[in-house]
Amino acid sequence: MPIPFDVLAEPSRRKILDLLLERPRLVGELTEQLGLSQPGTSKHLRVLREAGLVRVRQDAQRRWYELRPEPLAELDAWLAHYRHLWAGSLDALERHLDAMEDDPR
Amino acid sequence: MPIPFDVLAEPSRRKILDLLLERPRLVGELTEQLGLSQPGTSKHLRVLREAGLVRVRQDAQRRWYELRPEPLAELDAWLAHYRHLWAGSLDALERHLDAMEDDPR
DNA sequence: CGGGTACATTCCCTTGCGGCTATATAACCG
DNA sequence: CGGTTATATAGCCGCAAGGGAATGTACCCG
Repeated sequence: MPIPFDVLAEPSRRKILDLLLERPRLVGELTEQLGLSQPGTSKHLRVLREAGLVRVRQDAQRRWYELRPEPLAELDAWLAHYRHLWAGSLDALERHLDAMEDDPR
Repeated sequence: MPIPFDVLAEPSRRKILDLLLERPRLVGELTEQLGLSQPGTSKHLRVLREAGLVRVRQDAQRRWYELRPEPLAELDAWLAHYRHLWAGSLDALERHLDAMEDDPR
């Protein structure tokens, strides 16, 4: 699963993630918060689903959307290559933690 | 300066950042590596410049492009809000480090 | 089974972006 | 100064993506 940069490039989709960070939400709730049409919201949710950033739990006619952080973890891993450029004095610690990730025990 | 998600959404631009991670480069060099036209490369470089992700050092007719990691650091800060979702056992350590960032001494 | 609710899908329109070609700009060299 | 090198800008085209209205689908309730 590639890092979904293009999916995150959309402000409404990032706002959805921010809202789901607090708690799972229904589509209607998200629609209201976003100020979009319901179909518009559903479309974004589909993109987020296909990128693995959210998952759905069905409850009768309702759909609870919740966060799936895995793709964000991959983004984090990508960022790690650059992190030494600004992390400064924490470098050594971070290299140690990165090594642990590769070979945890 | 907002986080340049849309700028990073473009594969060629991410490749430019990857190339600049090794060392500063000339436009011609980047053009060759990307397999784009020279104007195409310049256009991407302009976008990266305006997003603060690269800076230019002029040397006669040549322009050395180099990385400016600040916007990536902001992206890292955004990601931090989500990091506890996958970091698991390292939570406590990270919260400690985050606190240090806010109030280093 | 009929109507209502909650959401997804389809269709259409418009805009923005990435790509290229052609051209401008600027600096070096002989 | 004239030509060449290195890069930027302008102009144009095609496509994909976001937005809304209309419609489809699935489930509940009486």
